[in-house]
Amino acid sequence: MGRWEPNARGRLEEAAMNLFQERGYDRTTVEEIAARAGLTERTFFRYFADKREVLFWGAGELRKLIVSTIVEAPEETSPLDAVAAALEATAPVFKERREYARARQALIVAHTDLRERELIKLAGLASAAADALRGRGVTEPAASLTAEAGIAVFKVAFERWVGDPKSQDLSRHIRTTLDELKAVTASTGTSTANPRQPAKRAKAPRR
Amino acid sequence: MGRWEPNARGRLEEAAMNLFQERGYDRTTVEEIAARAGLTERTFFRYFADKREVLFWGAGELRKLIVSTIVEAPEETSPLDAVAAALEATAPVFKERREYARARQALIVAHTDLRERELIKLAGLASAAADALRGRGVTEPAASLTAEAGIAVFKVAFERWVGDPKSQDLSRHIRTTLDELKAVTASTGTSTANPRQPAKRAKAPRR
DNA sequence: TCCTTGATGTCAGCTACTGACATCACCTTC
DNA sequence: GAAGGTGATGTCAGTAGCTGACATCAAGGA
Repeated sequence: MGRWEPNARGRLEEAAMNLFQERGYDRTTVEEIAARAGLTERTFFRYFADKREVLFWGAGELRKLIVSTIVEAPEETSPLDAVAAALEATAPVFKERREYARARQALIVAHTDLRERELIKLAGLASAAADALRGRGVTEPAASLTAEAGIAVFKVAFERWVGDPKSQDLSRHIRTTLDELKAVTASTGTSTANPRQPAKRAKAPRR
Repeated sequence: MGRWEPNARGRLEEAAMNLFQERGYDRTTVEEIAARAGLTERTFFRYFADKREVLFWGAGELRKLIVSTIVEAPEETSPLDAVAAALEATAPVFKERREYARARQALIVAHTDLRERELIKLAGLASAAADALRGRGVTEPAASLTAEAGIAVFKVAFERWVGDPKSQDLSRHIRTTLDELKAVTASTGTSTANPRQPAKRAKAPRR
């Protein structure tokens, strides 16, 4: 556990996850995390901007993946389909670490602090996706709206994937959730006109 | 400035806003806010759970308004229309305090901390709206999706309202943004099938 | 007048986070 | 292979957000 052991970041990340699960997120101090990784508190903060960030480090990679998928989508692909493809492209990342993702999600839903951080990361993904769409010539506000709608789909789909005992693929959840969104937004007339029809209840695919 | 002046909460809120604008959010300490309101730091934390919360206190009222609007919507109203109506119902709240809303928004966009808090408040509104929809018999995942989509619309519409030099009504922005969302989600086939048509670019209403 | 109650103050303390500076392992260069 | 440079780490002191425990004070009722 000498001063120059390799992979300090990884050690910190692992120590943090272990401690969070053993004693809970807020009963774990940064000093303890660092100690378990054989480092000092000060060094922890050189790798992670704050205590929460140790759980959200991966977002940068997701962002790149999403942006590149949108950028490289065939020109004829509609904005919403491009975003959907980008979200689906992230599925393998989670599939490989399903148990980690599940444990992490359990921590997040239990702690408001962490939920805040997750939401701003998702918002960051939405904004990156909107940028990429604008790069394809999509104008505002369609770009932002499409990106935000995509993220809304992702949120719901991800929750269902995490809780899905059958472990269906995340991209399947994304596709069905997107279809649900389309159904929900298509079920009435223009909002500026009076709705002409009684609510058509969306058929929920079994949960 | 005696110990028992009335409206401690209001004084704290006002002192905070003033100081944030004078010297910036993070160069203002809670102690300073309390001092300007003629109180102590400890008392500040009895009214607000944390420093950020002083800017988000109103969310509880918004939540009630949104929920009651959804609950009281005519039975035939579609879920999305009910949510849209609920969002529009909040417009007067902001209209009365347009300048305050603008100043507050400027602070929020400039500080990541505050953006995080705003996002979790919006997520809270979405979840309350989803509850209300379920109370109307809407099943999952349609309820969550409709609520999330509504919040996405609100985010975009609110940004545009804040930046709109013509000061059009917020509810107008909400309606047009909702129409944009419908256009965006309607422009392609089902995501489970291959998109049959080249992207139909959404017509962006002049910005 | 006394007593209860609720709002406020005081104080001590923890923890997240930061700036400044020292130290150490390793690598290059002569 | 000694000297010096470089980047990662440690040390230390300090600030600010936030909390628990307890004291104090104003107001209203018995």
